[in-house]
Amino acid sequence: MKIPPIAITRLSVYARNLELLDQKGVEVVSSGRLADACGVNPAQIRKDLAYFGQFGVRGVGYYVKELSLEIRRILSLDKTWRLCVVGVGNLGSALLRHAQFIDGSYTFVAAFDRKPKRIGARIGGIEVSPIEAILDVVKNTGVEIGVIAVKPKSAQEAADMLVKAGVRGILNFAPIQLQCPAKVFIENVDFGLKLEVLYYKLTAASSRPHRRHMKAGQVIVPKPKEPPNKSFLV
Amino acid sequence: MKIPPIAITRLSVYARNLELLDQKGVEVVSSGRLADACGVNPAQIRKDLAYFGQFGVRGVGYYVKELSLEIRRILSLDKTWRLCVVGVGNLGSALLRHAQFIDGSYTFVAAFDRKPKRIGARIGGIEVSPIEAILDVVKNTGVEIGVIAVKPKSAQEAADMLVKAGVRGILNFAPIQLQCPAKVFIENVDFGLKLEVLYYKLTAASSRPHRRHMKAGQVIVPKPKEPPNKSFLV
DNA sequence: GTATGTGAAACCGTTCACAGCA
DNA sequence: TGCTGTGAACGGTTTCACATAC
Repeated sequence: MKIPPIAITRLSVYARNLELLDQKGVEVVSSGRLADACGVNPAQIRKDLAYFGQFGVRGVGYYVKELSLEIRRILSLDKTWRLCVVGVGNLGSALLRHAQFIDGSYTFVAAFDRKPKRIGARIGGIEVSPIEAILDVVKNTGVEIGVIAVKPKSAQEAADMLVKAGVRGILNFAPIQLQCPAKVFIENVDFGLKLEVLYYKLTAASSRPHRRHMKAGQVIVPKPKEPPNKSFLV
Repeated sequence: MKIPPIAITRLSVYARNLELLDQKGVEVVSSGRLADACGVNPAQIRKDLAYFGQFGVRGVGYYVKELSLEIRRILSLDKTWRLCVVGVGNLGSALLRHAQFIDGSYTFVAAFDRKPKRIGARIGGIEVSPIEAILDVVKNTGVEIGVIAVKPKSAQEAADMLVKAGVRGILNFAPIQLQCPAKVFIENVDFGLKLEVLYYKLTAASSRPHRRHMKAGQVIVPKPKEPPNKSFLV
């Protein structure tokens, strides 16, 4: 069966909201209620889940704990993934330090940088190694995913080294499109792109306003029927 | 005319690649060449541009400098947007410090935090103010976009304060869906979501491999005809 | 009665294919 | 001739609507 790529991102969102519901003590939830929480259509949730199995009870809904677990299994959130980061500048260090306080699905096991004065430093409990060590360290420590947090100019080189060392996935924070063999999966996190989308929206909204003034006697419509904002899916 | 939302993100990508071409001294580019650089279909570029006007010359292509300028104008990259950040922990400070080295379309004019010991510190040249100051400072300094870099628990509160203070756009790094009035535009940067998509892909790829072994006498296909990876479009 | 699971329909975005123009 | 601009065809995703099951 063909699974729309965006459905995977939605599963992550469902998982998050299910955890929140569980924390609140909610035991059963319908696709309608979960859809409200996630900002999507109820049928979409049922379709997305249907790609992977049947998790609900007709006439009842979904058991929160159970569904949460199922989705976590689908997304492999039930293991601890081993990551390394290349580049411990502002962003790289922030990621390392952030991870140390998160009890999550991943852990950093190595960090690399090119600048000699950064080598040997400990950031977020991880010692920084020279980039030449990538090949050995990645292999020896079983790193599965490499995080690229270097400047755009060095990003492709970092990717090449990570691929050579055997990582199977790359999370790329540099604003360039990496070239990698198809067997290596790449996800990009690009806040510059998001910012530029914001610029456009702000500009478009103020240059062509479509909110009309009310005329006397005009009735206030109870629900403006705003379509849900789905920008979180990127 | 209805413009597909992702088209805006692609325009950003086109702009980046046009700048690279310009730096290389390329003066004219066809949709085909630009498409190769951007990893999209040539017709897509022409369609995306057609939403905003006619920028090319038939039989020739697009003048790099000119098109670059046009797109920058469409995205309002030709002004300096005024940003503030709420939360100067690992991520918030990294953003402030990063911005100070970028000669770009934005500048941070204020930073806020709740923790008393962070107040008054200077990060990336910006002094940190208490969150209670948001209302005044945002109004007085003309902040247009607020960046949320606080913990998920405080993110909605930060958003409320920013909205009250009059920002028109929010760049949200917290992994929750913010509730805001429709007039305020929100873009989310959520590396956790990206990471979880990677988990899924890595798991799916190894649990059901589709690369078959070659049989004797089998012909090597010259181009495997891989569809372009569009994950950069968030 | 109520909510899931799922074909069918509607919708939206992408790509094709070619007319139009330098 | 070569490449843009664009209607039409295509393919994928979302939503509807209802049969199904508790």
